[in-house]
Amino acid sequence: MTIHSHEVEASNFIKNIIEEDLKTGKHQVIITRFPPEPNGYLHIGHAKSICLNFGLAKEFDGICNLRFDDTNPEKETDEYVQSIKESIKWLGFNWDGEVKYASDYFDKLYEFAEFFIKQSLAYVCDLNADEMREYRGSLVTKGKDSPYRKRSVEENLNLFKQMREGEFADGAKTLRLKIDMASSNINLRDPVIYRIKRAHHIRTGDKWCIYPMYDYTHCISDALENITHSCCTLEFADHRPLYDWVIAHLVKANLLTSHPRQIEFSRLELQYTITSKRKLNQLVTDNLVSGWDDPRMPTISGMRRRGYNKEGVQLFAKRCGISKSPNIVDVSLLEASVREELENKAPRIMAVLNPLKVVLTNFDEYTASRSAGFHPQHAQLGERLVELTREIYIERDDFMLDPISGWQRLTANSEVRLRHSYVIKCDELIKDATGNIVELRCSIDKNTLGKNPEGRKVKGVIHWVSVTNAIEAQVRLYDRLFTEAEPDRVNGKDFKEFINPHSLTIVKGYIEPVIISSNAEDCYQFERLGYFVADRCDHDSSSNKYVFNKTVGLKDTWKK
RNA sequence: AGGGGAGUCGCCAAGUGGUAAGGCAUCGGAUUUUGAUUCCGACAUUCGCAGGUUCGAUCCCUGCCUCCCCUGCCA
Repeated sequence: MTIHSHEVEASNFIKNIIEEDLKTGKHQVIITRFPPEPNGYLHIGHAKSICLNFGLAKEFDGICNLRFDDTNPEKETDEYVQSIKESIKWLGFNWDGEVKYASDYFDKLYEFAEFFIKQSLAYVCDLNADEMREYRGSLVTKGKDSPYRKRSVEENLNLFKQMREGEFADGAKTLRLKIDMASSNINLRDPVIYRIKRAHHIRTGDKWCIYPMYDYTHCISDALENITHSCCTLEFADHRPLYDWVIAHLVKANLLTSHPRQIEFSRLELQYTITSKRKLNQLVTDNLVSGWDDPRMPTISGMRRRGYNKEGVQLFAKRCGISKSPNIVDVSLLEASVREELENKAPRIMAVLNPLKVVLTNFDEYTASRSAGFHPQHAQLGERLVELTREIYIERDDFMLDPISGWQRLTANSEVRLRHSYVIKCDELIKDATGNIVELRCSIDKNTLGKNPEGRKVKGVIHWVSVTNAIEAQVRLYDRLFTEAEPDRVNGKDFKEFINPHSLTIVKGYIEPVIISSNAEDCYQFERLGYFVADRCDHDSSSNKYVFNKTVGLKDTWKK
């Protein structure tokens, strides 16, 4: 947890509302909720919402529920329920009491539907989908009343009962609220609140063949849970009048005691990625990624596998803020947050991903090795011996035959510091038949272990690894999944056209032997390369399987 | 065109009748056996545009412009 004193947490309009409600005594305690539909994995946008809802409860000493909005059995699975729970817990939040499900309220919802029928505020409609669309009107034209709108209470009660009992085919009838077909708000043009759908439900099995719709279910579920502040994204603002309409009638009839307040905020958009469950699902089903937890996915499980830690994701959410304005956040904000939370925790070790062999020609039995700290600022992370051997690998990128100006790494006849070891000088280049440099012959300045050379300054420091004792590992280098900052907003093109062909590169890496005892999800900084994490699924040091994912590179301010 | 929402630095985002917080990014400079970190410093005479009210407006009023969402028996 990094809370910088200079980084004042911005207030936001939702907090202002809550503070006011607490101050005026409208509420003694606030209750929020995170209400996912279990039809996919949670992504970065949900992470923002989770941090908001659970964060609000934490900050104001309130309560936050987890409630699955499971009203559409055709799309919902238990796999998704499990993954969602796991993602929330991993992010560091705990819901209050038992997990709730909208389906817990199906009986109540049915009862209330009968109430609306009895009030003559709901009716069974026989219009099919096409007809209903036609009767609904358009954005600019009013709708017209359904011919079934005037059915008697008795008939409606009976028909609704028969709907529940399976007397009618799927889609043959719906139960609709009787509001206003002429409303300029289409959500108020007699919205359907129950449809017939013979689908197996993850919780209620085959008990029901009619299922309530979101608009009807969500507000009632909120009220039943005494939610005080129901935060959702902007596209639901148009639904608020319906939310309030349903609740107000039920409260007036004493069937409900609380009237939650729906508050909308803008959803998070992140550059070079997509946050649409439907589209993410497409990437998975089309095998364009390895799964929902592919490290390139903006899903919580993907970010976790990528090595993003929960503190980093939380910091990111905090820095994004909450507002109602459209926003497309820079990836640099996410990456900076993740780096910042890894900086003080990740042990530093050395790894070479693109090796160039170096032979230390004057290496002998008196050549010493040093013990090096795992972190330059935090000695408590411990240290290990970094053993120098006659043959080492350095990064190919750290040698340049014709160095560009400002180059401070290795070049012919120049010196460089081997991190945690001696200063070496490149004396000779070995080339293969085609002229490629395949090896460097260097000499050690034996008077430079743990001290600066005398009479000159060697600025460059490069990382290296021993040829004889480095451990080979598979290293997966990740880049952004899309080549386009807004892949789903390019005129008439499918977002899949912009998948970055280089978003995954797999290389063989040579890493310090300390990783033989590493566990899955251990994070390291490979010095000068970036942060890496032992893959959650494939890394298994007990069977000598070393697999690391690149989490994020180090900041690189060197301008070439 | 009807309804809803939004326009404050490259990206987020506070503020609100009294003269523009903060973060990310960027650019300088110091320290550094990671060109990392850390540390200092710079970075909106201006708040979509045009009028008006006012001693004074990003904030109030009027008009305009731009963007997003809404016509599932999805959520």
